[in-house]
Amino acid sequence: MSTSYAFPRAALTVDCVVFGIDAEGLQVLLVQRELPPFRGRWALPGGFVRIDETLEEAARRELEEETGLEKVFLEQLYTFGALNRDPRERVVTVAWYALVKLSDHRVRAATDARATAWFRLADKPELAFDHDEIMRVALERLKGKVRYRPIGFELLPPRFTLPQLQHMYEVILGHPIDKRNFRKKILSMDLLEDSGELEQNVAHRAARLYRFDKRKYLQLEKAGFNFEL
Amino acid sequence: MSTSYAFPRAALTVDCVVFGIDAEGLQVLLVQRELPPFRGRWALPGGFVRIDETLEEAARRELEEETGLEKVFLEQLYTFGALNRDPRERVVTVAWYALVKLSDHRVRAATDARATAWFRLADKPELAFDHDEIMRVALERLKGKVRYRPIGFELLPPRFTLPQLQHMYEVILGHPIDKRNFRKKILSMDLLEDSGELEQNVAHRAARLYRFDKRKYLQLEKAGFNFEL
DNA sequence: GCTCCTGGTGTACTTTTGACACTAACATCC
DNA sequence: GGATGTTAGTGTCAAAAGTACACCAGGAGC
Repeated sequence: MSTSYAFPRAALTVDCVVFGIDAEGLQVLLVQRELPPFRGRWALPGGFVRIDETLEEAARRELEEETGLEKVFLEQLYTFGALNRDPRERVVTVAWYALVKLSDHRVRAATDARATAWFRLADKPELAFDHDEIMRVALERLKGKVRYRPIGFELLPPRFTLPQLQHMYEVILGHPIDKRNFRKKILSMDLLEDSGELEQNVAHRAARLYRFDKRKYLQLEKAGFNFEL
Repeated sequence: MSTSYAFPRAALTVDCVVFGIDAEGLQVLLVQRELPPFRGRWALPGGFVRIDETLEEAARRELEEETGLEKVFLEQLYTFGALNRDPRERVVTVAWYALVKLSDHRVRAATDARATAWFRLADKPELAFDHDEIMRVALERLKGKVRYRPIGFELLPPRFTLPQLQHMYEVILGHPIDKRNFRKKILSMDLLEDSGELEQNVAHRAARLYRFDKRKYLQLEKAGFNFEL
């Protein structure tokens, strides 16, 4: 089966930059390529957009197929269309970035025999295609967006402590934050709900566990509230 | 001549939301479609991406061909890929937004017999395809971006007065701004250069003409300066 | 029960924001 | 040429937000 067109057409793909966070800092999920070009090199999870699925559907499908991730936070990043970004032919890719709770998706067994792994940003190998460039743009976007939209919660488990939350901001923004000022600010936004419970199994004073109150967030957002940190 | 592929491929297009500003407010440049579908309806300037041009090249080429605009400020907006956004076949479009100095491009004669016209946002007719949606997203982006990046200067002539500048912000942001606070803030950013000259031919006190100092802007941007208004 | 470690709290100072009203300059009309 | 109309241009004060900073609390492990 094949299809022909009056003019040659670029192939259309999606690629996803998947961020996670843990005590070591930001991590990114990569897959190892099984086929040329760049066979054996690490790359962003992604693949061809089918004719009967939307771009977001394609991104979610590829994420699920290649990494097992489902129902993650996903936003469109940018579309990359340099002429020679793929050595085989003209390929335009719509890039997305995803934020996942690392706790949930720790080290997934590679069910389809595809190697997938989390890399600390500093340890990340050189990627296939222009994926290093895509990652750079994704990181920049994440840094920019986290400051004025509470999307960082997508990286944390459903219940988290204020020190964890602060640590996340410090890791993403790349600078330390004053503990007292941070708590004052974040609590004053009224987005956090105290679960009434404490951290378990820590060798020091246990921290309170909070939940992100998405309902309140949506209300406040509608009212034009400013979430700048 | 035709080309065939193992799998059907989406067609790839670019579309541009071109903003201009004058005393009446924000305007958008539209072209009238000559062919079905949506024959006779107004639409965003745009067209197919050729196999040997980048996405930005395609956007600039289409802008030039359809509206005569060259060398405008142009940034990628978002990529739209809903399944039925074009009734003929699957078409994915990479949307861009452009800011132009209306003074330079007032009412261009339609050289290629294509009707092009500026519309005030309020008077805009219902557009072809999903172009109303694209415009909505573009306007939102413009509102967001103008607050923390000095891109609004792209809408003004090379030399402009502070009242003109303030008017531009008021029109885009949709609310009035205090004159004294606005001047204090914008002058303190040190982005404006006093040309030493005054407005001409006005029936009242003439305002000083300023220039946007792009060199200084690039320096400050590199230094991580915050341009929030 | 002492030590180690991290969680949790308040205040004083500085900077930024926001509200607000009058004079200056020029053109036009009488 | 003087009065009128219209927009440009200017400073201060009060409130709010941001920033710097140091100690006690609670639990685990020895």
